[in-house]
Order: sequence, then C-alpha cells, then structure tokens
Amino acid sequence: MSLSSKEHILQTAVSLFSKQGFAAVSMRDLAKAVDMSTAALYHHFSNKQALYLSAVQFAFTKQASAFDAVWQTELPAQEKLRRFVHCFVLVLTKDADFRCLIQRELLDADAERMQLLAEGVFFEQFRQLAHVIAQLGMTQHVHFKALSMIALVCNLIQMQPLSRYLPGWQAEHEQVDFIAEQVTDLFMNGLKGSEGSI
Amino acid sequence: MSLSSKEHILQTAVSLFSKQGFAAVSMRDLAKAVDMSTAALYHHFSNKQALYLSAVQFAFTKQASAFDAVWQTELPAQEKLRRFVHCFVLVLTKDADFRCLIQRELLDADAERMQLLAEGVFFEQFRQLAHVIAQLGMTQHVHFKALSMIALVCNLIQMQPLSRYLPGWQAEHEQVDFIAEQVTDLFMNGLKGSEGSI
DNA sequence: GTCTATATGGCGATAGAC
DNA sequence: GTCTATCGCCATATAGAC
Repeated sequence: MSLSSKEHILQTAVSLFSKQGFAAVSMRDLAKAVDMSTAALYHHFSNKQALYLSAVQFAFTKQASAFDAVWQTELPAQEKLRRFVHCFVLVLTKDADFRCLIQRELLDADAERMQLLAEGVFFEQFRQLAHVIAQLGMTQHVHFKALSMIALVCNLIQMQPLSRYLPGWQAEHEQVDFIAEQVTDLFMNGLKGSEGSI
Repeated sequence: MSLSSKEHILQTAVSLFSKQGFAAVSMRDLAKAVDMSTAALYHHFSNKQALYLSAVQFAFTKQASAFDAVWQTELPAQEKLRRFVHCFVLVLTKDADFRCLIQRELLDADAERMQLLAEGVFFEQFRQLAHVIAQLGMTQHVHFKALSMIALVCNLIQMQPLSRYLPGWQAEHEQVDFIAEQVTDLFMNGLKGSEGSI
C-alpha cells in the first residue's frame, strides 16, 4: 500500500515532532526528510501549526481502535483487564512516537487541545477500562483508578532510559510480558502481590 | 535573601524552559524576562546549551534533599512510605517547574544526561524508597516496585489537565491528600484497597 | 558586569513559473 | 502539485565601549 504525499508528510512529521518537539523541527528539516521543497508543504497545510496538529491527530487516530479487540471479547472482567494492560504496554513500547507525542502534548497543549486529545483519543478506551474496574467490584473513584493505570504504564516505559542508572535495575524489568504482569498484579493485589506464593 | 545575577537568570530560565522547552525559549526572551541584554547572559554562560544545563541542575539540586526529613525519622516502614508518597505528591503538585523539567528531560535527554539526572538527583531518594519497600517484606523486583511508585505519582499529576475531560472526573481527585492516600492504598492493598470497610 | 551595535545564518511563509 | 527564488524577521553569538 503506497502513501499519498500528504500521508507521507504526516507520517514523517509524527516521527520528527515526537523526537524533537514542535519548536525544534523546522519546515526545512521536514521538507528535506520527505524530499520536497518547503513550498510544497505549504500546498498541503496552511502553516506549521496546522501541520503539527494534523500530525498529532494522524498519530492518535491510528492507535485509537487498537484496543477494541480486547473490550469486545466475552471474557471475565479480570481477564479483560489483564489483556488490556498487556496490549497497552505493548503499544507504548513498540510505538515510541505515539508515546512521546502524548507526553509532549501533556506538556505543551492548552486546555482546548487537551479536550480534543481526551475526547478524540482516550475517551472510549477510558470508559471501557473504567467499566471493567467497576465490574470487579471497585465502585469508588473509578475514574481515579483507571487514570492511575494509564499514568503508571505510560511513565514506567517513559522512565526506562533513566531507570537503567538507578540501583537494582534488571533487563527483565523492560520486557513487555514482565511489565504487564507486574502492573496487573499491583492493581489486583498491591505491591505485595503474589510474592508469598513462590 | 537576595539573588545574585546568575541565580536570578537560572531561576527565570527554569521557569521558562519548563513551560516552553529548550528550543522554544530564545536568549532574547530570557534576557527580557530578567531585564538584561542578551550579551549580559553570555557573560555568565558560554552558550544557550550550557545555560540550559545549568538551569536543569539548579532546579534539581533545590529539590534533592526535600525528602531527607522523611527517611531520617524512626517510624515503621509503612509509615515512612506513607509520608514519602505524601511529600512527593506535594512537591510535584506545588513545583510544576520541577515536574515539567523532569518530563522534558525524559523526552529530550541523551544517555549521558539521563545518567546525570539519575545519579545526581534520584539515586539517593530511590535507594531509600527501595530500602523501605524491602523492609515491608517485598524483596522481589524492588527496583521495579520503587520505579512504579515514582512513575505513577509523576504522571498522575501530569495528566490532570487531560483527565478533566474524561468521564467520572471529580475535583477531589486533584487534591494532594486524596492522591497520596489513594496511591499508598493502591500499593499496600491493590485497587480494591479498603473499599469494603466503608 | 552590563550595555549598544552588529555579524551571520536559519526561520516561516509567499510569489510566480512549470 | 512541485519547483526556485526571495522577503522580512528573529535566532545565536560576538566586538568593543563604559
């Protein structure tokens, strides 16, 4: 499947903006990366800001439905939760551009863009996650609990390059299966988890 | 206590860089904010990059010892953990510049700066936290568990502007005492926490 | 230690040919 | 839809006076 010029620009823009941020990427950088002139970019997008916003939306829309397969199964709530965590860890590990764009938006976006991000990308996934948590009998502060899960997974992976220099680090701590299992265990049983049973 | 010119520049730089990032803050912006000429900045720092690195170090050194009072008490491990979490939530809530600078460094820093950040700022706090977790009888993957705690608190607060547009939000979820209590409870008992006892 | 003035180059954005 | 050429501005950084 080949890409239109516009899609090619957007995909390249996502990669550059996620790695360097809005201000550090020039239209000349992007033009060179897609092997076009800067003037050609302005044919597809009215200005740099509009191009950036399109790129963010493009990156997020690609991922929005990645979790639907999890929610649409007929499994018990606990198993749904387990699978969601694994899927979420996997996506954030494999798609660094997506993960970094989210973190950059958390730093740079104003209230309007936060609302777009929340309602356009996270809303449905968050609703499903909160529903499963409620099904597990945790009916108090469901929003806070779902948010905790998202926040933990995002930053656990984001902090990996830092954590390598902190005492006790092991390579195992960066493996998708390990992270997913530990996070699920933490949320089901607390830090103590299943330690006694080994 | 009055500030030297250099400290005044650094403090202002921390504020600007944390809000906008390295590339988006010009030396002219900073000069205007401290009411000097750009040339004066170059008297104190050899270039923009050196100024930025000094500002990051300045912001982090200020916070490094904020938690020592917690670790030096003679309280039970569980109470130490509870107090650390509360202190950490408080610092990250009140000092947005510090919190945002950390998140920006996670995005922008190379391996060398990650090492500086880990060893110069987080190492001792992390070691103490890991020690307390081990004292509570959780001896497996202590590093991962301590990291989870840090990651969760950081991103819970960072995600507040986004979470306001997700279903189920309540103002209470952004209060320091509430966050600290919920996080401690999560780590001690899992998501279910003390829900049954109300 | 701080200023004014300036060198040098990259920036976003546009005009107009093809 | 893409190009070359260019405008006007702002960036980092320096020179030299006070």
